[in-house]
Amino acid sequence: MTKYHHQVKMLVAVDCIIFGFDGKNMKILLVQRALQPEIGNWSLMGGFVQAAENTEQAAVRVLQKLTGITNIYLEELAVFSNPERDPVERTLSVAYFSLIDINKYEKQITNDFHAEWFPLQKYPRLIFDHTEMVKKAKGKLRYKAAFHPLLFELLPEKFTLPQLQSLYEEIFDVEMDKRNFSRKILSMDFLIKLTEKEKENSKKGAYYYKLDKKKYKANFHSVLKIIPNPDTLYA
Amino acid sequence: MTKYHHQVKMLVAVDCIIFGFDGKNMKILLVQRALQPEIGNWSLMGGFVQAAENTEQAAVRVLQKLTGITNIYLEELAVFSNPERDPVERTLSVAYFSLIDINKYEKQITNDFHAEWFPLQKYPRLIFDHTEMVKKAKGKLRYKAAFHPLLFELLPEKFTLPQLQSLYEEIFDVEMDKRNFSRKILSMDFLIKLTEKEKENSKKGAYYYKLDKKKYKANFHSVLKIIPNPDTLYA
DNA sequence: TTTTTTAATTGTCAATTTTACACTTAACTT
DNA sequence: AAGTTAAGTGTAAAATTGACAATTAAAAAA
Repeated sequence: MTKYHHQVKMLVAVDCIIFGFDGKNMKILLVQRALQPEIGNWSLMGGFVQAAENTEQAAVRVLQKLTGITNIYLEELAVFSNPERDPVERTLSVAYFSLIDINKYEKQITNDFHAEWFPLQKYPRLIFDHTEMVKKAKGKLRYKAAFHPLLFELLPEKFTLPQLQSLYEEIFDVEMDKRNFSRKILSMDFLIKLTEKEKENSKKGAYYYKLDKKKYKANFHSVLKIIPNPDTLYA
Repeated sequence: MTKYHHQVKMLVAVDCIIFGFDGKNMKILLVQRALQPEIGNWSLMGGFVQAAENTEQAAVRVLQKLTGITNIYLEELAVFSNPERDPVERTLSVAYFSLIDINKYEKQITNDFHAEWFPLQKYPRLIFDHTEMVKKAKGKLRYKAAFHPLLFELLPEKFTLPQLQSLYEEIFDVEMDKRNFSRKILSMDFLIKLTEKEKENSKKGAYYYKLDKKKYKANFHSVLKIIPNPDTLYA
């Protein structure tokens, strides 16, 4: 069959913005680039798309290789395709944003990549257009989290309402009333209260909750106004 | 500088899902493919990304060539990258969805492309994975239009509230109360009531409105619950 | 053992938003 | 002049949201 002639061919890469939450601050996982140019500089974790895979499969592969985690929450963010974005060769990159439970991250696996968690508030200069990717991912995370319960992906299996609230407060940079917060969250009706308590952070201890996975998945797309005035969010 | 070796290079295309509204029904603009394979079959309008442009610029160019319109509402939808999606050569496609005022569309320009508007409810088999693209675009349109005032992009400069309401009812397949609808829409505070009336559809005539462009752009990202129960929406 | 300290838990009322619902009006047609 | 058609408009009940503070559990200190 005739090929398409005289058209530009490009390398296609994926880059992953990996968010984590350490209980206090939002983090992103960065790696030190292993190849020229910009070798040794901080970068998003990425890789080239191979012959037998699509971009999402490539992102899953790359994430698994870096973090040791399968079943990562993963969402396509955007395509970055400026002709000059990679000085070596024309390379289109599909950026994915992913949320992981920072505790599941296995450091030993990643030593190969010189990976490190940085505060989302303060991270180093990144190669190419990766800073732009991070900014866009941050915007999308805020937007989506304002309506959909995806932040659970950042927490361990068992978590407390105060922990969850801290996460929302960190991401949206607001203080929330805990009575209203718990009412709103519990009205979603997919949290299961456990009998066990978390005792690290208070004398009284806070009850652990876990997700009712079935209900969580079933209602994931339902729209809940978790954050009061989301006017200033990215769309 | 050393090149990246042994990596797959691909063609990169853009495909545009072009939505229009004829006052009654949602339409998509399709073209008859001009090259092999699948020559003559219905397809989204698309084209290959050129050396000096990024994917968005390619989409703008393609849309301009087909419709004669510049300044089209355009949004990245998703990447389609299955290895076998184009049988000729590995081709990644970035799908964009675009909203146009169907009246601005200049048919003569497009005769070259054998373009035709089809009802979104009933359109022909499309090449490759284009049907999947349309479905995804439809989902995203519904999702976004439930919160943001983007449907104005489908209407002419002057439009009436009943026309606008018909559009919402068509897209969400619901009937809405006109009192509640106009209250909600006018509370957005970026419609300007004109003195002129539209008299085609009723004896009394309906007042035309136009957008206050400044306020419209300023508040575009603000979140307004236009549709009651958007639970069943795609996210 | 008692008191103190700390953070978790829980409820109510006011304000706002949303929903349900029906009559009047303008202008053309008969 | 009467009839027809769709546009335009208001109000009350219900649901949701936002503001606000006292009580409780459990460890630590006295």
